[in-house]
Amino acid sequence: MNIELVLLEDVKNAVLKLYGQEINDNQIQLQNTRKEFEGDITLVVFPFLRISKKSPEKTSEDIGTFLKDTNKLVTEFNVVKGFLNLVIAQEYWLGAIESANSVDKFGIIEPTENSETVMVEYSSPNTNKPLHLGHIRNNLLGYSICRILQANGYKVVKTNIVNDRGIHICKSMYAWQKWGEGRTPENTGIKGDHLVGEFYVKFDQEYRKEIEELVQSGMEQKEAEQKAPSLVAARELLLKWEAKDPETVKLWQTMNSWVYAGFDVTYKELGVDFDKIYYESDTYLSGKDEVLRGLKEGIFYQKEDQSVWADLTGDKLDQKILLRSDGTSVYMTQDIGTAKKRFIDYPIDKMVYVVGNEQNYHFQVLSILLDKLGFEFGKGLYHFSYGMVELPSGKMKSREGKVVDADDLLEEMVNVAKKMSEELGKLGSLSKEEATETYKKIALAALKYFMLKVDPKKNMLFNPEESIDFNGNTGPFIQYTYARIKSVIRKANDTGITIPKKVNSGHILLPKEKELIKKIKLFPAALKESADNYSPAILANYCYDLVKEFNQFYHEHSILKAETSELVEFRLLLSDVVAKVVANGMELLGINMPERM
RNA sequence: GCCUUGGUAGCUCAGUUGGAUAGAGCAACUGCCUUCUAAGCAGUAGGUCAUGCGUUCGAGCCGCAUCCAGGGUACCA
Repeated sequence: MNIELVLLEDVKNAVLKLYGQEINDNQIQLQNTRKEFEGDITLVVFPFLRISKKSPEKTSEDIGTFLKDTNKLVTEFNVVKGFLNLVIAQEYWLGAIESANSVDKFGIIEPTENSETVMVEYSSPNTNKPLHLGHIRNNLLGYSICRILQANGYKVVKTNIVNDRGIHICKSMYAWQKWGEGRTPENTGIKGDHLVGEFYVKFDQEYRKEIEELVQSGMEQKEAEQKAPSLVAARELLLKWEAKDPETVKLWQTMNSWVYAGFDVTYKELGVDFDKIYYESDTYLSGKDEVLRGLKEGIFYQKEDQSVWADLTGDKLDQKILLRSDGTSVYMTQDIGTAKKRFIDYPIDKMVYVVGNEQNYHFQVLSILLDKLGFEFGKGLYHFSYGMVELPSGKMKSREGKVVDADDLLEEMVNVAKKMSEELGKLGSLSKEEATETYKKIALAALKYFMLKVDPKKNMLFNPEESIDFNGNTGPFIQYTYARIKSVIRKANDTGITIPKKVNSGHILLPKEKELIKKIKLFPAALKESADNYSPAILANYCYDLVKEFNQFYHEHSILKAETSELVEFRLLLSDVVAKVVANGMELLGINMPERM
């Protein structure tokens, strides 16, 4: 039973009986009473003044009296201006904590046979460079939104589209052919994705040099950009690849396999995974077919140079290229093919793309194109658009090597976590392996929470000079509180105290205890809101809020040394529920909780 | 130019469908480890919620205008 729902009906009744008018749910505003006032739940009565034709105070008084008379859970009320503060009976709060404790995963809804299927695409790397901080944000957001959707009862298919073909990988391939000198991950010891990335950077350096030279010899900048030998060579490779030239395909396979091996390591470290991986090389031809079908059906048009276009001016957008003049496909072409294949492979009710906001326009166009091509799912695509990770110097650029590398950062975080743990000297009782495991958990929590606590749609700043915090509103702080609760429970068990299933109905709640119960009760709502808004940040900040509240409680009142054994048991129960809720919440963010730290 | 997203404390960020005196953390300063884990707690200081007008009983939140910043804008992905 939820008190808000009951009160909702009661208030409707009250207004009907007192003033003879029916009102809608959305006119009723119930909120938690602010701490400085007495009461638990507050009804805002301003919206009823028009109906009551009385002063705010008088209206509040009327409704308050009515509620107190009809609902035995409403024990007292007081009025401050147009705010009606209701005091809810103790037994209600005691029941709430008991029921939160009685279920295994409080607030989490397991998917069933009939649940809707959501496919979430995230990560979507290019195979020409290693992952950087921007990709980390994508992966963490993608993974956790999958978990959050699942916890809200959706069937989720985690998917990844690997952009394994295209001009970008041809650039790395060309650079390797030209300057690679037969270097491989094996003979250099360099992680595969990093090695390939080096050639991508090399390409860009040489390409820029060539442009400069051409411009100095009198060519226009634009023309030079198109005619620089390196780019021409990369284009040729792309044509050869699309023509299935054996040598080119072989090189492509080899270099991609290096990258995949590297990505696997990074994904594993990050703790993300996928149910189904799509490769653009498998889907782009189908996309091309769709575009050609569209051309034949007159949905698209062809220019004299043979390039194929969509005219979207009717949708208040622009002209969009779908096939280059040399017949090769572009990003959009591939996405059409991939989308089609996915809807054949799975019974998808909702398709979510986790992709940066720089591609907002792309997804707007994709949606319209699919719709024009007659795919009914086109209009329903959802672009989960998130902001950039910026450095103090501005945007990250892989080509210029101006990035925070994912692997480097992870390693650095583990080192810092290790150093801090050793300084604090708390992991002495653990074996070396267990301690290392714990450093990793802490480091990952710091990184993940740092990325996820920020509203996804906003750009965020990362300053490499200042390493990510382990104190304050951070993952490790939340882990720490959890570990402390676990420690208390261990101590209790050692002395033979166990956590009860039921609470003593005569227990009188302290203000802090009640505050904790109220916060715990908010978990299901936070979880739902997190899913509805595609924002792990809501869940992250909820976890912090709850843990912060617990810490205050912990410092004001002892648990094991409480006055009576009943009180000890009650507080143990309360602490245990906090730990469980926080662990469940953090798990949905992909953050694991250590038993000790 | 057009489209789009943002602007909250020195810094990084929260801020429930519009609701009571706008909140955390970091940095600074002050206390608290003989007491269940001090990665903590309590406190001090720090705000024209970019600016102006409007809607409303009530605006950080809604509308309009302006300023600033990011992103996109026909053969990169």
